[in-house]
Amino acid sequence: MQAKTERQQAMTDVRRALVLDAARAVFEKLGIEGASIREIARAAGYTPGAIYFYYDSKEAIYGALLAESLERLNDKVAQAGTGALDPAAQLEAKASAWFDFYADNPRELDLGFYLVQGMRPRGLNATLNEQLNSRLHDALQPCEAALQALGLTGEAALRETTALFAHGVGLLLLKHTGRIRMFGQDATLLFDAYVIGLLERVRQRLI
Amino acid sequence: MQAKTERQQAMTDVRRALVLDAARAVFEKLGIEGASIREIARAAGYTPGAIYFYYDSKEAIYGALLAESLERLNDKVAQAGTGALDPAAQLEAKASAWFDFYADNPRELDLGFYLVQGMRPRGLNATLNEQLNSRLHDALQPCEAALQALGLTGEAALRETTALFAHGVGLLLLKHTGRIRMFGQDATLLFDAYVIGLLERVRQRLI
Amino acid sequence: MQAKTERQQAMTDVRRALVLDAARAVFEKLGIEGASIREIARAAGYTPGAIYFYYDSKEAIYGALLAESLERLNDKVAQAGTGALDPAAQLEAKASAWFDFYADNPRELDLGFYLVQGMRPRGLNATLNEQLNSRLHDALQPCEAALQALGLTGEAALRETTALFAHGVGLLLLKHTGRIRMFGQDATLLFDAYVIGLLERVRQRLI
Amino acid sequence: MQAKTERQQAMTDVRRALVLDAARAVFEKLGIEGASIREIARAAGYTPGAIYFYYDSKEAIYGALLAESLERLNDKVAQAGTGALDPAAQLEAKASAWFDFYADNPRELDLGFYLVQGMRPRGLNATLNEQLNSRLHDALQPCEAALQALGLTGEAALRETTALFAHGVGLLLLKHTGRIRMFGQDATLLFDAYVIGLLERVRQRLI
DNA sequence: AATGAATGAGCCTTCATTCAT
DNA sequence: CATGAATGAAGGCTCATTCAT
Repeated sequence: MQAKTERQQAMTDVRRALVLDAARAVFEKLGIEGASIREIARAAGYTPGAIYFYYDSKEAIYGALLAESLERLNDKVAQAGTGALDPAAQLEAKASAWFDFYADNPRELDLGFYLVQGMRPRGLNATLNEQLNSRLHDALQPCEAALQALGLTGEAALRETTALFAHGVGLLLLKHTGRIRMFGQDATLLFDAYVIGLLERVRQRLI
Repeated sequence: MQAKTERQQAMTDVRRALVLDAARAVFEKLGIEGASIREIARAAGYTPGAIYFYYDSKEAIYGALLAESLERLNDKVAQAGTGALDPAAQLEAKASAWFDFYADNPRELDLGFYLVQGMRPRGLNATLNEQLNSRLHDALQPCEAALQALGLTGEAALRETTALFAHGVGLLLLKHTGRIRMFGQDATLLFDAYVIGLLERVRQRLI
Repeated sequence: MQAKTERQQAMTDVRRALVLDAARAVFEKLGIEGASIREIARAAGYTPGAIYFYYDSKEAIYGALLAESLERLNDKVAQAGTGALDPAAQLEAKASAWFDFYADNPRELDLGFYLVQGMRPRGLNATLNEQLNSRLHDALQPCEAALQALGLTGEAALRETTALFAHGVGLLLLKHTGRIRMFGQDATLLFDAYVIGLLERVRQRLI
Repeated sequence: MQAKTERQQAMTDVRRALVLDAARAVFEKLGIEGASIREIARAAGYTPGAIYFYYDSKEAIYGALLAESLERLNDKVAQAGTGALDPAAQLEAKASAWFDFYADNPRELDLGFYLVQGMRPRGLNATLNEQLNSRLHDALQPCEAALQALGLTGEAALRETTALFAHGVGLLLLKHTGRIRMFGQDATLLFDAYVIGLLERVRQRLI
């Protein structure tokens, strides 16, 4: 029994990523209900049993999927508004970045918020949960920083970031569940309006 | 063929309600994934087959649950702010009514928004879906009316109601998924602040 | 508790017949698989429990249905060829009568031959079974008599009647299962040809 | 992904055959109504779920059972009368072969003719159905060929084969349902007599 | 590293039947 | 005479997971 060579480890990582890709594809196509281990294995070109070599359980896959989704979100946010100099433009760019990320990929929102009941309590242990929370926070940090740069106290910036986040999430939910049609409104327009209103209030020292 | 006496009908209704109560209890305790017919029957003190005497399918139960939840929501909203005379107080009372309803009963939000993927398309036929949408709209109508009474155009009132709704829903989601703790914020406080801010903007003719 | 008046008994009989009519209708429309007590009750305008007042079990209904079917068969056979004087014409008329009866009502054949596995052993007790056998024999008796009138011994007539019956049944089965299409043949034509051939053999003293 | 070794494939096939054997045994003992997946699994020493590893559905098992039955029938027919030189002896041998096959295995007849209503339309897709029809035809082809060899036109041979088949099937049905006892006749004797009569008619150019 | 085989628990639903009222 | 209520058993099928090979 020899230790695993670097090369072997690298191969394992590649295959693990392949399984995750398959899981994401299945998840996107069939939703959480259709995303069985069978289906994921099929998409990955494996038999169901093989999946357990890479992930301990279905929920571990879910956790990894979520973690990876948050990385991509952070990438998107990091890339956004790099050219913008003033904080206001920064805020708009960063906020739009995460909003659009979820607007374009509804399933990632499901993932990101544990919307799926059955998944909530199990599987995601406290440590992982905190890591994920932290990465989500990271994605919002640029907005918070921009608000501080615009003159808000740390406390106020955090509060407004939370509210901004909630507003976006609410709109996304209304959008994805089709409820927003009931009001004849458009989620993106409303989100942009909220950001503009927020900047206006900041400018007028109302916050 | 004898006609069903009123008394018999009443008892049937009671039992049907009992099944629905059991379903709600199971749903609250186990989430939608654990809410099997078996479990609902067990909670109601029945064998699984008996459930079908009262509801045609699992999804019919889901629909009834949702319908009933919306009725209670509307009741709450109708009762709120009955003493308030000015529209601003009306808005605050009505908005708080529905927000608190969901803040107090997390699972009703799941129910109300079809957060559960698997349930979305099936079972809820178009007619029922429209009815439910309509009842949800009813619960928000008082807010919309109050905004109009405060001077907003119909269009603006609708837009702001949508935004208000989204804001609340977002906060509720953050609250129920525990994500709001990450920000060290309180959902209810933030919601109240949003309502106050909204009234302020209305007063200043910013909308 | 008074004895049942004649009138009451008559009413009961009428209702029992009504249930049987419903059963036949259901049986014809849905086949043996769909013919549940529920469905029969629905067709009869009763609740399932009421059925058991008239029949002890589902299989009792089946037995009654079969008995009644055989009565109708015998009626048809009795009416056939009443004008025919010579035995040959008699044979043709009587044989066609029962063949056509089943050709026109495929389900009665199922009924008549216990084609349905699940029903075979239970329900039909020996006495009833013998009665039914006897009535079936009755329907064939005219053919047997005609053959004897044509000069066959009792033994030969019985043998030929059996063969005739088997031939018809086989053709009916091929017809009802669609297998006859495979041969591009027509069941009725073949049956008629068989009868003619039989008469020919009788005439030529080949039997 | 390693390829399945021949040995592994062979073992899988053996187990699949084992399941089919179990299914046949259950089918023979309990009839089609009692032939549940649970029961088949029990007979095969499996849990119900395991059955689905070998067959996609209950009806797939039914189809396989039928296909295999027809193969055995064809084997029997192919082996019969190999020593016989003249067409008349061929006809007798081949006809007896298939008649005896079903006389000895009543349930195979049920299977072969879709006697069971519930099974007819579903599961057996058109392609399979045609294959099965074709194999059934194959079993009768030698009889048809013998008749042609005896001088019948193609058309007449087909007609007589159909009639022969129907006659046999009818007798088998009378035998298996016990109805033939009512006439005090023996199915095999009658069948043989029919074949002899057929040959006689052919010889005398009556057909 | 991966397969093929299998488990056991669970899913929703249907059914014939019983029985108090 | 008939209902409404309920049972208990069974139906086909799917699933996450385990494990010898």
